[in-house]
Amino acid sequence: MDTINIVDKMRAGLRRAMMDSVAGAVAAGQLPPVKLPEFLVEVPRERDHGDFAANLAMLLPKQARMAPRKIAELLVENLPRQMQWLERVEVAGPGFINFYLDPRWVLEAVPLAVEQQADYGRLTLGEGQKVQVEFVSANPTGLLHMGNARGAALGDSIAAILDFAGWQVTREYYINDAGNQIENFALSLEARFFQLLGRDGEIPEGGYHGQDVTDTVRCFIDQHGDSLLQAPQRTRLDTLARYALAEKIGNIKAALAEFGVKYDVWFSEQSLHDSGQVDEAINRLRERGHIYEHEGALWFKASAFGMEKDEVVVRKNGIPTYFAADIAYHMDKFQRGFNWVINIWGADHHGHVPRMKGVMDALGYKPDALHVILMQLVRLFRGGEIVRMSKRTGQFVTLQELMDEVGLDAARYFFIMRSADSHLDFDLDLARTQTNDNPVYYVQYAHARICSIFRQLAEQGREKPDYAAVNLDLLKEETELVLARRLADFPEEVAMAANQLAPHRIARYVHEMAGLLHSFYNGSRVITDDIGLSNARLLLVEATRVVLKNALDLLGVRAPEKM
RNA sequence: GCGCCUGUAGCUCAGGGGAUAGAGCGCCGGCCUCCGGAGCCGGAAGCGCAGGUUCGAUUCCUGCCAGGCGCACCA
Repeated sequence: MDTINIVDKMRAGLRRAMMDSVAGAVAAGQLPPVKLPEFLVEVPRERDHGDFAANLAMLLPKQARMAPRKIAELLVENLPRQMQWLERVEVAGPGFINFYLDPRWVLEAVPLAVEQQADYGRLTLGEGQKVQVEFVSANPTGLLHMGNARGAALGDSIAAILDFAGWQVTREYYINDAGNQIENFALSLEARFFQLLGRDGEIPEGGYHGQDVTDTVRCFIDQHGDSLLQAPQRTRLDTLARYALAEKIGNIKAALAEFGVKYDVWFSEQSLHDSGQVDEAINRLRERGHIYEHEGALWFKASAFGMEKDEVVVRKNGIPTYFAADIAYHMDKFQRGFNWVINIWGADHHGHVPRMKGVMDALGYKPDALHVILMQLVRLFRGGEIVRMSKRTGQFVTLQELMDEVGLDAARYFFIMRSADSHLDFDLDLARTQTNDNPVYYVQYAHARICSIFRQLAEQGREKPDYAAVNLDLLKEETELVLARRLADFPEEVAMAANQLAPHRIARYVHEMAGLLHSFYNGSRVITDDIGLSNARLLLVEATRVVLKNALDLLGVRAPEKM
């Protein structure tokens, strides 16, 4: 089901022609025998430099002992006489060979997009290999904040792109429902529990002060009364924690579902402790000689894997660290058969990356199979001012509030339009505006506009043309050909976004496509009395609609038919 | 102090070993008897600093400067 890539096909043809040309020049004695270097046939930045350009001649001077421009001329001379669509070839600059094509060469992509619809741009690049994308994985002790929201948008889009590019993708959320912070959470709940029932209670050091904790406990009391006052402390803590976690996880799932993110797996950290996998992981490291005891704790010899210092895996008190559970978790991922594992973490966790890679190495896995995407933090702006956030005091904007304020589409688009390693300034005012200032509306408007053309067509009592019978040669306007040219690029844009795990490339691409559509629309009428031309243009805008839709799908942004 | 990320137009950001570095916003100037003006067209304006590698560096390497984030028997 791999989409035929028109652009790539042309590039490959020109590449072959270049290689034949070298062979021809050598055979004719014009060039000495040379070893063919790795050369490029690429799309030049400047339109004046042709549709494609080859740098081969500039890589040969040393071998051929000739000036690059001279080599370029010889190669041009030896090109096949007849090549489809090729109008002329020129030597330019320091020795580029520029190919100028009949602009109609790309029109083939137009009916292709219309035929393939939702599959246009789908690739087999991933060859069906299993990849796991783990993202958000926020502590289930609170609500999702802006950092988590960015992770959600990025992770879901990366997963969608990899899926579209031919990988078998699993979206996964790791629930940190064990360990210290859960104990702390429980103690905080207990303190609120006592306070609400008129007793003394104090939030522990590093505990949870947020209003939401109090709200949760109040709900608990409404449902279950105060009988827990008499229970042993352990029972009280466990009961409150279990209740609160269920509620928090429920909220997280609901918010993510509303955000359009569907996970395949919700993985519990506690399950790793319960199943003995944490012990198993430590034992495996111990068998391999990477564990030692020191001052009552168990240490992983991270320094043997390039780290500055070793890491504790089991504390003096016998409780495994978060790191230990994470080792077991990653072992489990590979045991489940993923040959590629992608984690999306906030930049504040970057110190954990080398440790995790080191441990993969120690366990006998390839460190490269683990790919950590670090995303920089988000700053919110409202009215030109930074919105300060602090989890400690419970002052933060949640994902839910964000969606309520700016809507799902703007939120997702804004998180994705910047690369992950760029610090993101999120302008709430801009995200909320419904004007052309707002890029997400600009793009959606293009889609709605195309749909509107077809509604208009129906109102005039006309039918959609039989696309197979359309004569695309009637498309001669610059705006039409440029639009078609970029439509043809979609499969490659998908491939690049997948290879670089960079959804922002798709965001920029779709924005550009919208702009090209608007330019075309402004200069040319689609529906006119000239049926042949109308049909050709209808096919072109339908192809554009397909690409806008498919690209927006990859971003998790809706493509409305009306706005 | 050590490590990671980032310094590109007034602002927010793309790009990337090549031939004239892009977009949006903002600013200036134009375009509606016509399919959605939530649109289009044009203009001014930029690669933090210094070395190095290369035929060629904004891109790669080193150093420096600036901002962000880390450096727990937290996660």
